[in-house]
Amino acid sequence: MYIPKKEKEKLILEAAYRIFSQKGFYNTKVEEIAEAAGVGKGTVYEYFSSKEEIFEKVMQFQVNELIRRIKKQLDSFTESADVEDKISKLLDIYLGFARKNMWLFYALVTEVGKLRPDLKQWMHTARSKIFKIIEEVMLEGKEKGSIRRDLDTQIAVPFILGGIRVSAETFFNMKGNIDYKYWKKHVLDIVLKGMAASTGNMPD
Amino acid sequence: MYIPKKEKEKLILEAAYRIFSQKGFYNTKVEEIAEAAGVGKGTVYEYFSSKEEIFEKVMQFQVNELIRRIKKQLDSFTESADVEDKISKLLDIYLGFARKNMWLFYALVTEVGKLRPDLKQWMHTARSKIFKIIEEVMLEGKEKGSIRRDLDTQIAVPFILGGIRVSAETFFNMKGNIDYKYWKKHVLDIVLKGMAASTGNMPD
Amino acid sequence: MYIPKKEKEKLILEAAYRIFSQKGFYNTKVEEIAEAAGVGKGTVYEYFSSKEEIFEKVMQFQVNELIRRIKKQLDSFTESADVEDKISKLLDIYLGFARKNMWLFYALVTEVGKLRPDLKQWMHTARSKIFKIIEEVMLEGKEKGSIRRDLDTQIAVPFILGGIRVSAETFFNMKGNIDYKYWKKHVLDIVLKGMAASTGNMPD
Amino acid sequence: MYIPKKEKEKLILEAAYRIFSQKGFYNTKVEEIAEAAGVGKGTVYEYFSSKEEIFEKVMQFQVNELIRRIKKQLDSFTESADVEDKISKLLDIYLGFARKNMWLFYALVTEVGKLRPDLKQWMHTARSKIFKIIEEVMLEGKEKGSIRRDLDTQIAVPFILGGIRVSAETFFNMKGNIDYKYWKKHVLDIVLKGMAASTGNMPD
DNA sequence: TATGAATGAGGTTTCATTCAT
DNA sequence: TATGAATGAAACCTCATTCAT
Repeated sequence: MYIPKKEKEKLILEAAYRIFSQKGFYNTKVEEIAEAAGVGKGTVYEYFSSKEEIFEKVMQFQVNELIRRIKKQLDSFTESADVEDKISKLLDIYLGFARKNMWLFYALVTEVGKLRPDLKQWMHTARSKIFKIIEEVMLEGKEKGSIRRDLDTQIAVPFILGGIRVSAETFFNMKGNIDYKYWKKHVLDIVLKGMAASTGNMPD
Repeated sequence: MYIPKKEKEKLILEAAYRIFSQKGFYNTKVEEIAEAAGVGKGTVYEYFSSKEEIFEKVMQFQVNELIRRIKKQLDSFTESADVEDKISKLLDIYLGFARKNMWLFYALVTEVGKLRPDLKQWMHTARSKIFKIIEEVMLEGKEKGSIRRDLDTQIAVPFILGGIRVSAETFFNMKGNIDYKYWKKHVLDIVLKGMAASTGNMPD
Repeated sequence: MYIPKKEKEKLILEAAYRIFSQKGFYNTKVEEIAEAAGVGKGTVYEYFSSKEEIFEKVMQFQVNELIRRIKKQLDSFTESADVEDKISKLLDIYLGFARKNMWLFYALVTEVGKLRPDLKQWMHTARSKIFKIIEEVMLEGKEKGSIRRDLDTQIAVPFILGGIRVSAETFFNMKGNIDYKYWKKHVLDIVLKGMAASTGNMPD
Repeated sequence: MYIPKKEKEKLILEAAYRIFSQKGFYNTKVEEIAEAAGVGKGTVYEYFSSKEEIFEKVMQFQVNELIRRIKKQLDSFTESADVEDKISKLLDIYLGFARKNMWLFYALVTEVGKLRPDLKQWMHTARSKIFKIIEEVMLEGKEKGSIRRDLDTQIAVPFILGGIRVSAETFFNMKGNIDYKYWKKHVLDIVLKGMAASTGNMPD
């Protein structure tokens, strides 16, 4: 059975992704990746020069995929679409990503010291890109009047993304069978309305 | 110079904490811990049976410390203290913890599969404990009327804690020199009032 | 472009020779040889059964070439040619060979344990052949009276060849820009007259 | 059985020396060295950071040993000692070294490209040192009138050392049972008197 | 009790050789 | 015949843990 070159690289990356997700970087052996990809150990090294490189490529692929999905989603909205709707959709996408890639976020934290400097730079850029896209939506909301004028979006964006990530992690990992719609409705409520009762925050 | 047994154990744990924080679990060598603690490599094994055990003890100590601090802080409030004030103080404490213990969160994710089951249980319990304490404050807020009645605190607590952690990480790591007061004011605003303009949310 | 079989084999051998010369046996990868020869890695194995076989063939070719050149040179002399002249020319040839094939001498030493026994035998024979040819010249010198009668040619031949090899290596590697004529004149002086002053060595 | 630290390092170096001598650098496995030294594989790495470092240390030790022996020998001569006698003794020492360290000479040739630059420098210096010492003897001979005035010692020294090395290698390896005294007498004859018959070389 | 030298299982990586196309 | 992708044995090296002192 012949498998084209590009195809096999993808096969290995997908296998690596699965195992990294389950076990993290250090507990994943290259041999396991090979096995899961259905190739020999040596073959892995035909496509990647080291375990670290596999890790980097997997990471880059996932992050690019996230950006692609977010952009695609935003493109599908009409000009007049509701900002809250947009945010709601973005949360869906981000959540899906975050739940699958918990390991990646944390790997970045602990690995960051050993990563090649250009990868560090790449990550920084990617992160900024994502934040920027979401910030854009919020700024649009500010203009349209649905988002508070005095909101510092540079604080708000990571706050919300982080909140979603952790809340979801807790909620779904711990209870497992919770109602997603219920969870999202409440999260959106917090995000938009906050926790306080009748804050009566008026436009400045 | 004689050093009592308990003292030396603490010395090792503190050293381990410092190194784990900087390098993560896998990039920390037992020898480094010993060195940083000023004891011999063999001595470490007089006090702990394995590197994993050191990790567990460090983790437990940190988490217990967090709980202790939170409780202490709450105890210091008078009966009539403002809920927003309480939350504000809790955020301070949690933030301090989160910024120092990023690696711990990660380790939990990747290590969790290899950890002794009772430790997993312990972690779960500790987490619940922290959430419960903070939930308590929110429930108090609900009763006093400063927190929305329809807030699902089980969703809100991890959301907020996660938001704080990530927002802070982004903000301080990336900009470094940002004004903490400014950051906290805005975070509290988001937490309490949400992002939406004039939500005018009325008590049910 | 069609390349006849024999031609391609030669292409590979020449490439192998170049790379072996530069990097030695162990630091040369079969892939490099293939690349340098302009053929595919698999193709190399169509012509040779192993890396060792390539090595053997290269070695045999070089040694045969050396013998061929020496013989050709000697054949070009007239009957009455001066022995010292002959020796001088042989030194030129041997030096050229030695400087290019340092690696080969080494490989022989370290590889000898792993070489096929018949190759070992072959090497022994080839070596003897070279020695014999040069010995012949010396014996001719003895008869003609220009070489000492009591010279043990079996000792002298390797001595001189070794001396040339190492002296040249030192001289040219280290100083690089030395005058070849000067060097040879002095070497010939040592070879013929020795180091001693006015030894006045008389025929026994 | 306790073995002091320095002792064990020596044990490993000696074992490494034996195996390198027999098999060369590349065919020697670290595990073999460990085994031959009677220690565990990991122990080797307690004393040396890599196989290359072992090689370097072995080489340095041998070369230093050679220098030490030569110096010691020369120191033992009286002021009025015969130059020919000195040379004769030096040949003994050098020969003993060369026969045992064939692999080392050649390893230097092929390895030289991969060696750490400071080692290369070290080798260069060591080589010069040895040459210088022997040159010294020859210069002394020139002054005393027993060595030709027009001898270029910079050419002669490597020539003679190389000649000895290779001649001995051939002679003893191939015939094995040859008479050492006989061999040396003839070598000295070549070195001092040259091959030519009654050259009658007069001082210029 | 305290130590650090010794250990070897276990991991990563290389590369000669095979084999399907 | 020619190729180069695939392979896995074999080598190097690390480091948690043991153990003799």
